[in-house]
Amino acid sequence: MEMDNKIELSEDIKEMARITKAMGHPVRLYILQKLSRMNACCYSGDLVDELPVGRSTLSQHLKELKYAGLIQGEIEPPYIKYCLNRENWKKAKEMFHQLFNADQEL
Amino acid sequence: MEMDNKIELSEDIKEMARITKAMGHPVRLYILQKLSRMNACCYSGDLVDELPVGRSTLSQHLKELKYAGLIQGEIEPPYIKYCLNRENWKKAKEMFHQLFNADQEL
DNA sequence: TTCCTATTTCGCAAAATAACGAAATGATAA
DNA sequence: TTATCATTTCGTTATTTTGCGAAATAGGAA
Repeated sequence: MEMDNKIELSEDIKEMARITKAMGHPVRLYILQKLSRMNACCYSGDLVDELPVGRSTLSQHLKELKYAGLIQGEIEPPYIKYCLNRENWKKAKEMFHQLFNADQEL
Repeated sequence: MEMDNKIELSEDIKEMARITKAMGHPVRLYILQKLSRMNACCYSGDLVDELPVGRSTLSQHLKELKYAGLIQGEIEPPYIKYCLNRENWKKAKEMFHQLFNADQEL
């Protein structure tokens, strides 16, 4: 016994897990939801006014979303304008679509 | 200054974050992916053979998915058969659909 | 230059997560 | 009863995450 059928988890699934993990926090989800509505963008200052976290905490969350590729920031002194990274957003959308519709594919 | 426009994050978004968080790990995503294909169910023993984690670790992951409502286990001595919780899976699917298609709604 | 203003980085503490092996559980088989 | 089998829970450790306030940064205005 103790056969080695162990697999290495694929890069695809690791990548999706990274993205999903980045989405798995109420504050970050709120930001993504807000940005995905229309082609809205927003400033850190707007978000810190409405969200129940401090500036530095919010900055961390934005950093994580940026690192995961879900958003991007354009410097627009003295602000930074954050928008969805539409390309990666579309990729994420497709990943989730595949996951949730796997039972309907032949 | 220092207006109190702070919102409380909605239960909806917190709930979605809980679910998303539960999905945000490669092992858990692998399990969900596997279960969502066809009406497949599986046993902890099958999974531990293929996944690069120990039995107790796998058990924890299954517990988390169960707690998040994404899977359910039926006792089938001496095994436990794990299947998707189709009802909640559908809810999750709709949540993600809304998030990713928010820009296309009127 | 010096002074704002928006935002990020740093340094820290508390809490949560991930992983393991050993021990416990619960059900069946001998 | 005792043994066996699949699985979970316990106890522990290492790491990551979340959050904050203070300090640093970078750009424009005075």
